[in-house]
Amino acid sequence: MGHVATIKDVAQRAGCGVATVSRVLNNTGPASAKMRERVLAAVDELDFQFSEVGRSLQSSTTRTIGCVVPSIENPVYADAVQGAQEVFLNAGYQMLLVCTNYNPEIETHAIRTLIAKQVDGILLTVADAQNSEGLDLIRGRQLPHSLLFNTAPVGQVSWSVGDHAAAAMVADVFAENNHNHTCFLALNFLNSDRARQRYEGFVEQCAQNKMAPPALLEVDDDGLDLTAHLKCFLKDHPSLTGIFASNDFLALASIRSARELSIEVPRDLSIVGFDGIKVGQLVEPSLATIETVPRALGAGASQTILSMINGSAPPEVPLEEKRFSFRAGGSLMPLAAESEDDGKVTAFPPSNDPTHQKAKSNRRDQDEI
Amino acid sequence: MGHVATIKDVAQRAGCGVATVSRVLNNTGPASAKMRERVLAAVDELDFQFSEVGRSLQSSTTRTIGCVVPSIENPVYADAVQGAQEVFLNAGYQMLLVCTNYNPEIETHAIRTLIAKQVDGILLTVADAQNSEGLDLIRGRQLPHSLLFNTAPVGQVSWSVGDHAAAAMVADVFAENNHNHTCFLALNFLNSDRARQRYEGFVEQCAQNKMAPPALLEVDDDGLDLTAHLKCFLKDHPSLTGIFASNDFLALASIRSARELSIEVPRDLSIVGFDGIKVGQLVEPSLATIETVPRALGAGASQTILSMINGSAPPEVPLEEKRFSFRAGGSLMPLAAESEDDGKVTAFPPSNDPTHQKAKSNRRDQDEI
DNA sequence: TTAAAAAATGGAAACGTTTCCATTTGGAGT
DNA sequence: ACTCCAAATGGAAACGTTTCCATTTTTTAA
Repeated sequence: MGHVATIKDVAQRAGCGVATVSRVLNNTGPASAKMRERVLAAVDELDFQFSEVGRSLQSSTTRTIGCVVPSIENPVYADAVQGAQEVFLNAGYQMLLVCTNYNPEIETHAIRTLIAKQVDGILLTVADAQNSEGLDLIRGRQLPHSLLFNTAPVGQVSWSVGDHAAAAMVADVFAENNHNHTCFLALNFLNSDRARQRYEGFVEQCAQNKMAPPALLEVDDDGLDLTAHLKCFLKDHPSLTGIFASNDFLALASIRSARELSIEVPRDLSIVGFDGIKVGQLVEPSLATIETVPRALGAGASQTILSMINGSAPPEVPLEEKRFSFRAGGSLMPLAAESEDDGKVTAFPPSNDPTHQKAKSNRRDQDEI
Repeated sequence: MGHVATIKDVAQRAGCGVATVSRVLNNTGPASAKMRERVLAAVDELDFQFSEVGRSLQSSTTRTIGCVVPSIENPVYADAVQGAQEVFLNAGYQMLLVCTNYNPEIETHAIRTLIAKQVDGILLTVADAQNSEGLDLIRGRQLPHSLLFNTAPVGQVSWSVGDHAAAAMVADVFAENNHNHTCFLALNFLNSDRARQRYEGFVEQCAQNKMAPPALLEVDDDGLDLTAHLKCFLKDHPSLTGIFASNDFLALASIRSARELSIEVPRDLSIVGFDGIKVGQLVEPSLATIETVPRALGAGASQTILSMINGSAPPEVPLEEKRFSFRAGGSLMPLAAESEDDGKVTAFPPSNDPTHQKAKSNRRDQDEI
């Protein structure tokens, strides 16, 4: 039962040498019609299939790519991974997936194992691209690889969102809407260089726009008990009118918490998210957010790797304006320019037909979804 | 540059045979302290790491598991895959992931390749468990495997939600809340035996409860232009008071579309989803739904596979009541028993403190999230 | 018919491990 | 110093492929 047929079994059955079997099955080299037929028959009878392990040993290629991301519970990564997987599959590669849960030790260990398994390339989002043991290992072996979502170290490409610029765009949006007192809401600030980039970009652009320096509200656990945090925070910062959440889930959780505290969004508090997850458009109020293209980034990074493998020209990382855009939504409304920091209403965007809006422009296009 | 050190290089450098290197590095068999040191030094100098390909060939085990699911854009699958991946990683296995996009050809081809790569086991959600070429291949090779989310064929285990019973529970919930005229809203009905199971369970239990036979609203594309569909459908079925959506995204999209049509949820229309995705609790009205435990299912199925590999006792699939439960939410409200099918209000559940409610019971427990 | 050329075929090495088994080494006991 | 035994070590086979090269068979041309 346990025995699966090898090329030797096929050769024996067909009454020929293994070399012939290999040639016939791979269509490499000549073979008589008669022999061809016998081999094919033997294959059929024995239900033979090549062992990729044997092949890999001989060819030193595995047609396997490693993919290391923090988590696929986050739809941003899930979409990127799926995009990558599709590109790889179309090119005849399968993908080993490892989720690190933002744990650098798991990250390093996983990369080590991937190298040992002789993957042909690695697609990865590391905790800290400036200082990653795993990344060093990969570089040491000169293994084809591409970063994804990380801020690229010098001389490296990375298919990233452009967190710094995107966050700056949020600062601009707040400025245009007369929000001066804002805060940055983050989860897992320490484990993610993405969140830090966003924070920096936001802070810098707020300064540029002569807004008040944004406060930092950092929550630790993934539970959704934001309400207590928010209550406390709002007491300490009574002038706050806008929250920039470092991802859409946090933004939605904020809206919910605000509702529990009888704070009306956007009338009393405007909220902007990050990522542009699908549900953001389904909820009421719809979520103003930075829309990103995780799937395209995953696919692009994969193509970069494939091109490294087969020596073709690598695709260019698209310009930032192709990688993110501001998506207007009902969770953000302008504050009256003259009123300093109260919640007086100037215009009330009908929040059930969400609109797209370019930053630095107040034009609103109807955009049915 | 290109050359990576093999065990032979290490042996040469350490001035010993390859067998000795193997023994030292694997801690199998004796070795003198002196030799040990020399080998370790050589390993260090050459930056040696075993090739898993060579190892696999010799040991006929790859410490790799295949995982085949329709898509990880769906958070249900994403969570399950992540749960599985964690279990495998802890056991020293890595996971080859393939997303089939509900395409049986990709499914079959992927499974064939996984078998060729000699994975030690396969975790999979197939399009149709009764008739799957890939599944047959796996069975033919007697490869350790487990189904996930599929309805189990006879004599097979599957870590599934219990779609039939869960859908029946929704019918009960509608019945308890005096909704007689309901419909089942599905996407991709043809490609998923899960959706069909849910439909059947719902229809049967509606009959059991002497409710009107539920209408079927099937939408084709993934775009969220449910509004037109819904408008049309409601015109055809004016007595409709409840929608059972076959997943939470559809449910949320329905709520949005209803809002656009100036139909108030839940006053004019009650909506129940399926899956229990996280955001369902963040939105207003919160989503009444079947809560499932995809992560636990993925982990359980993985353990089943691991136990097949190492011959230990496999975990039992939990009872259905552990695999799903009804989660009450603001999108569902009771209809007055006496009124036939108008939207008269009897009780208005405060929808911003969502409550859990067991089916067949009206007890509501406070349950802060 | 024969020689030469072309086509078909098989043996064996190589890929990087582990492991069996035989051999060598070292040390203890006499 | 010698024997004996255990410990240490290395050679070689095996795992399943591909591919080089030599050999055999067939075809073609003279």
